Amino acid sequence: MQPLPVEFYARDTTLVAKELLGTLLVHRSPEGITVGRIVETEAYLQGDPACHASRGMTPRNSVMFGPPGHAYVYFTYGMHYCFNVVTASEGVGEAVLIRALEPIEGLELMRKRRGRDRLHELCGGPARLVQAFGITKEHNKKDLTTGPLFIAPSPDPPPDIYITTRIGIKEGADLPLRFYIQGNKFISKK
DNA sequence: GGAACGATTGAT
DNA sequence: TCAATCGTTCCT
Repeated sequence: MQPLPVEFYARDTTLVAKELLGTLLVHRSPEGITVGRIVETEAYLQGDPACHASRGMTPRNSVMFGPPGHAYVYFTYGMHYCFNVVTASEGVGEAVLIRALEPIEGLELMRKRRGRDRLHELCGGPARLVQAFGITKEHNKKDLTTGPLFIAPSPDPPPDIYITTRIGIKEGADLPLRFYIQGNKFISKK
């Protein structure tokens, strides 16, 4: 499996969020490999009030303004981490949040890391998939086109995409920037 | 220096 | 429906 090249990420963020559906998130960690099919994403755009980068660069969000194809991992609610991929051109603070995966490989490792058995509880939610894949704050700013954590092209035909509003935000809650594979059983909310 | 809050999750 | 839990951001 080959990582998607930087050219994939260096495009319109909304387009990247849609085209990430069906691709494979891969982590070759010391504990073992995990693979999941990306089934749900959200786009966060410059000028979008819900975007961490909308009020300028800070120590936390600086990676969003850097080159595309890098990881933005942030800590939230005092206990969880979320994983994003940086998109668009360098200097533009945009990213795509990975919200849910369909578990493909390494299910027992995911179960061990999560402390749960049920399939839909392994990677259904942004903080859940981070835990299942062993992603930590150490992965923040890492290059997703060269390292052990990467995204591989979709092995499937382009899916039907459902477009709706994002979850867990206040400002910008009406914008149609959440995308998931229509009919997929592994999205984060019913 | 201090306070309010959050791109969530899991239990009640 | 609500508590857990703490780094980041913004205000004083």
